[in-house]
Amino acid sequence: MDNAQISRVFSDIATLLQLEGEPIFKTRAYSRAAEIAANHPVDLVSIASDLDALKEIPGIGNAISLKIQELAETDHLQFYEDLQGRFPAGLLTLLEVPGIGPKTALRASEDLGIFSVETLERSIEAGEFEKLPRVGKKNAENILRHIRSQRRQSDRHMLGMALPIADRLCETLRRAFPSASNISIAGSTRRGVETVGDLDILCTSDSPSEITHWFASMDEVTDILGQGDTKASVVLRNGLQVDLRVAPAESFGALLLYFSGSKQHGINLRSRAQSMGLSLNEYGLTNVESGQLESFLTEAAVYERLGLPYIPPEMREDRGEIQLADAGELPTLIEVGDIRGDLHVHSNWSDGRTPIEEMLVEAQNLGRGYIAITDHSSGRGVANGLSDERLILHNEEIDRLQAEFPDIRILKGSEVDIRSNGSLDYDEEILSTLDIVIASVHSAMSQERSVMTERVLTAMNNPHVTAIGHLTTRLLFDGIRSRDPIDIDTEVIFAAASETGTLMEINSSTKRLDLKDTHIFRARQLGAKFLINTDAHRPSGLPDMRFGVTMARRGWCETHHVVNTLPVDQFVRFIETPKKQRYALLEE
DNA sequence: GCCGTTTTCGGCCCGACTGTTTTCAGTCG
Repeated sequence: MDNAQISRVFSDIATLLQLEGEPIFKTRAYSRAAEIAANHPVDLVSIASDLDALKEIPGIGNAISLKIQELAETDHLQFYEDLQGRFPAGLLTLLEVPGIGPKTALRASEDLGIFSVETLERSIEAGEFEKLPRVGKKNAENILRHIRSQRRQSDRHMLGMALPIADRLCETLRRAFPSASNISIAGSTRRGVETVGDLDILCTSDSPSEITHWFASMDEVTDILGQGDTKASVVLRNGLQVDLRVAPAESFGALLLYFSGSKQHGINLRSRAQSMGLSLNEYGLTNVESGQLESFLTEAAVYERLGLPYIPPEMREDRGEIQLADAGELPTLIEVGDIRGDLHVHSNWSDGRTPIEEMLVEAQNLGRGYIAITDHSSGRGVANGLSDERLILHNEEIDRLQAEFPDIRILKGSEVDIRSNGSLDYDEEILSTLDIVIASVHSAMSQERSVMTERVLTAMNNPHVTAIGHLTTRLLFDGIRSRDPIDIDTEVIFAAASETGTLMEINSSTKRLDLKDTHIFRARQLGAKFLINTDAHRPSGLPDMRFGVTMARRGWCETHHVVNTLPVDQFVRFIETPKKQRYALLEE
C-alpha cells in the first residue's frame, strides 16, 4: 500500500460520500486527504504506527489518521468497503468521464442500470441517456465525444512534451494579437508538475471575446469544449486540452495567481484573505464590508497585500509553503543559471548519437564550465557499453579533447551498471582512472524491495561511486510506453547518502525526471546532496537541464543542496576529496 | 471531517460556462 493507493481510497470515499448526500465539507476533507497523501514526501505506511505523527500533517485529523492506520496494517478499510457495498460496482468509473458528475452518474445507474462506460456509450447511442433530467441531447453528445476521445489517448502528458507546445501557442497568440499583453503559461505546467492534464494560457486584453473566438478557431483545434467571452477550452490535434483565459490588464496579478494553482494553495490563500475581511478571486481582492475591489498588476502585489512574500509557483503545492512564507523563512530556490556543470552525458562511444566534440560545443554554448562524459559500462551490451580496453581509449580521447577545448573542464566518467548483486561492471583499478562514476540500475529491475535496497547500498558504499543515477528507473508515459519505478526503500537510501558521501542524481531527461519532486523533498530533509544532470544522448538534450532544476525547485532545493552549482575549481576539489569527507567539505 | 491571534463549536473558496430551464443545477477548474 503506497501513498498513491491510499490517495485513491480517500478520493473514492470523497466521491461516494458525496453520492450519499453527506455534507460537502466532509467530502472535501476526504478529497484534501487524497491530495495530501498523493504528494506526501514520506511513505504514510512507514509512519502509520505513530498516530500523532499522522495527525501532525495539516488536513489529516483523527478520523483519517485511523483510516490510514487500518490501511497500513491490514491493506483494507472496512469503512471503504462498506461504502462501496452500498453502490453498484462500476459507478466510480462513470465519474471518470468528463461531463459526468455525481448527480448524473447516480441517476444513470439507478434509472437506466448503467454501471460502465460501455453501457453508458450504448445508452447514449440508443437515445436513452439524454432523457434523464437536466441532461438533454447536447450534453449526451458531448459526453459521447469525451468517451471516444479519451479512448484515443492517455489523460496526462509529460511536462517535457507539454511545455514546448505551450510556449509555441503563446508565441502564436503574441503574433496574432500584438495588442494582447501578459501572455503567460499558468496551471500545473507553470508549477512544473511532471505530467500535466491540460494547458492553461492567460493573457490580458481590452477585447477578450475577439481572442477567445480566434483561439477556438485555430487550425489545430479539433474540438471546442467551451467558449465564452473571457474563456475558451479546446482540444488540439495532438490530444492536448488547452484552456485560454482573458482578462483586463489591471487584474493580471490575481488572474495569474488564481490560474497557477495548485487548487489547495489557492484555497489556503482565499481562507487567509477571508480572515483579513477580504475575498480573493481571479479579478482581485474585494473588501467584504465595502464591496471595494482592489486590483493587482503582479502576483507579488497580491501576496504582499496578504502579508506574504512572493511564493514561487513550484512551491505552491500545499506543503506548508504559506506558513513558511508567513514566518519569512522561504528558501531561495535554485535557478537554472546556477548550474555550472553537467556530470552525466553520453556520446557515440556508447549509445549517444554524436561525437564527444559536438556535446562539448553545445555545453559551452550553454555556459557550462565542466562536463563529465559518462558513456555506458560493458554490462550494457545493447547500449554499446565500453569494455575495459575501450574505456582506457575513451580516457585518452578526453585528454586529447581537453587540449582542444581549454575553456571547459572535461571529466573522465562512466555510467556504470550496478549489477544484480550490487557489484559494479568495472574493477577498482579501472574505476580509479575515472573522475566521475554514476552508478545506475539498468537490469533485474523487479527484485524485491530488500534485495534492491541492499544492492544500491552496496554501490553507495563503493568509494569510487560519485552518485547514484536515476534511482528509481521509472519512465513516464511518452505516448507509447512507460515503466514503473523499482521497489526500493528510499528512506534508507536517502539517509545513506550523507553517511557514505554519495550524491543523489536528479536526472533531467524529460521521460525520466528521476528523482521525482517528492523524493527530492524527502532526500533533502534527510541531508542528501544532489547532482542535477541531463543524461543527454545528443546535443539537443543538454538544455533539458531546466527540467531537472524545476524538479529540484519543487523539492525546495537551494544552490547549496546541489553540488554542480559549485565553480569548477571547487567542484574538482570536491571530487578529489576522499568520499567520506565530501559532505563535510560542503558545510564549510 | 478538520481546525483555532474570533472560536473545542461553528465555521469551512470562488466563479465561468453549458444546457435545461424560466431562475438555476450540474460540472469543471
